[in-house]
Amino acid sequence: MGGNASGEESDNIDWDTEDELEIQNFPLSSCSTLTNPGGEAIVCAGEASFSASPSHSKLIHHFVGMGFPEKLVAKAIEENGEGNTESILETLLTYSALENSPPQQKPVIDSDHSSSDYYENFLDEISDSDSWSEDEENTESLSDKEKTLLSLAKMGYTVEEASIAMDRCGAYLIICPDASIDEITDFLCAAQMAKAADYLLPDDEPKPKRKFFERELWKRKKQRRYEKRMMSEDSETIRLPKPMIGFGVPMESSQTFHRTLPEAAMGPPYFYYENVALAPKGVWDTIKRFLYDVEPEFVDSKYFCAAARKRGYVHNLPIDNRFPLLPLPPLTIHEALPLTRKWWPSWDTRTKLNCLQTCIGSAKLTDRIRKALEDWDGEPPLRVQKYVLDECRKWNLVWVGRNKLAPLEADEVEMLLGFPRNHTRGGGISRTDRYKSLGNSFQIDTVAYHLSVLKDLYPGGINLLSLFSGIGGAEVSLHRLGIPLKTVVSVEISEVNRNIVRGWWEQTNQKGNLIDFTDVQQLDGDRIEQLIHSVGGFDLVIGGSPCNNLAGSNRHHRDGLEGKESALFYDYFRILDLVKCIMGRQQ
DNA sequence: AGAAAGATGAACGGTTTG
DNA sequence: CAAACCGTTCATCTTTCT
Repeated sequence: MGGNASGEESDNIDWDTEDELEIQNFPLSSCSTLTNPGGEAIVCAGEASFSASPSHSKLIHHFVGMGFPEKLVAKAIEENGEGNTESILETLLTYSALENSPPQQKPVIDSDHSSSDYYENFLDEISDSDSWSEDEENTESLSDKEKTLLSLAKMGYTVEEASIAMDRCGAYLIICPDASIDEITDFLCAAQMAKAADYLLPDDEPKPKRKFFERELWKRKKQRRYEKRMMSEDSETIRLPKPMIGFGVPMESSQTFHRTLPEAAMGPPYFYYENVALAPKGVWDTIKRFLYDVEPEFVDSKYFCAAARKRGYVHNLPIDNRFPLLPLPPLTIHEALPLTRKWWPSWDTRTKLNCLQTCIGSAKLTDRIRKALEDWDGEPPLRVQKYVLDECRKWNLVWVGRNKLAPLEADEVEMLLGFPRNHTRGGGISRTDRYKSLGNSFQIDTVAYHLSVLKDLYPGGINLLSLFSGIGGAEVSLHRLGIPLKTVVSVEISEVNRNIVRGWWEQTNQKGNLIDFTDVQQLDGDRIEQLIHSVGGFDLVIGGSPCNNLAGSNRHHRDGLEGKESALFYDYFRILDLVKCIMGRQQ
């Protein structure tokens, strides 16, 4: 905000006014319709907590979130009416200019997020370099620089990266503390690229580096202008295809698909991102926008195995000449679990299981159902059938005896997802953790089908950067495809999951090198650069970031992409973008 | 034995889509 | 309106540590 008054800075970098406005308007336009929470979320991370408010107060919160005092916002809305957000913004900007003070940014982290790891880590880190009281209410007194750092840290940039870029950004960020997180991320990437260029260029030539840096920044701004234009022309949100077969599945449809990738999306490296298809509105639009405007491929794994799994995949892989893993897994419940056939009543017409989740049905529930069924000798009345079937679908119950239902065993889940038997067994993992790890994983046959095109491209094997690896779905998929794994850099926060992958790595006699990290925050620019240099570049950057705050089963914190866990998507983007930037310069 | 940490069981709606 | 959904929280039981 207040960018119009910052002419003094234009001697360094040509911030043209058009871009200033478009960046301000971008989240605004999506917010004014109140249909795209993803857009506004980039600017104010705490927005989700206001989602229940009526539209008027939501509008107020939106502008307060942008940094304007609440009184001024109320006044501006009164003057302009609720409908015209653009003129409200203009009025607010006029107020700010008159007062000759930059708007106060709302603290990015609200009380709901005060316990998040980011928050605590970040506060730890800035307290090293600056005076900091432990009183949380003092967030209000953070300097603009600290607030911007906080925003960037929330997005997954390390404090070091953000701080370096901000130092280079200089006064611009002080004048515009909150208006343009987008712009700052552009700046960060340009800075990272310039840093990568530093790496290649001799040190005694400072001028070309600066030119390079400015050119990168300009390219980024141009891309965003393009994105803006596309959004305003075609503002309809992403729809899920029906049938959900993406760019094709093995058996179904002999139809051939074609697509042309945006320039910015093309590899190397290839990338592959996964998350739940049924996310809150706007989430996939945001993901698509960050991942170089690549159209997500929505696929239901029920076309690959006996269980449904509706997922979206954003990737820049070729889509011709895919092939499935062999042998083809059982496609129906009866084939997958033959022992249930004997007890399966004719009125239970399910042929596919629903999505395999992290929790299983309780014994109390199956017992209640059994008692309800025992009242009837032959077929129960429709009412009872409906009750039983609803519970069966909700909890993925299968018939294991007369009137007797049970949740799937962990090894059955393993099989359905395409993992080797006992993949998650042993190593001291508890039964509940096993279900949890499996429920959070890829479906191997589905992912392998998409990755199969890599086999011809990399006969000698690939270097893999695997983020949020979990129990190693990506690694197992590639291995089962017969694609050798040269070096795998894997990031996974759960110790039991890391142990599972390490165990599998040894069991399968991998020839390559497995390097694991605990936290994506460890992968900052320097570390990535060092890894790329020592490994010789990554061929594939793969990852499914946490879905906790996106998934429909979450009754408490379905906060969208800004939720505590799901915000790690921004780390996927950050790291992918770093890899692209660094590798792009080495070619 | 008692505390502390870990594992299990059970109950808990709402959003989105067609 | 139906149908589906990579989940969280709390109480209680179990195991491990001191």
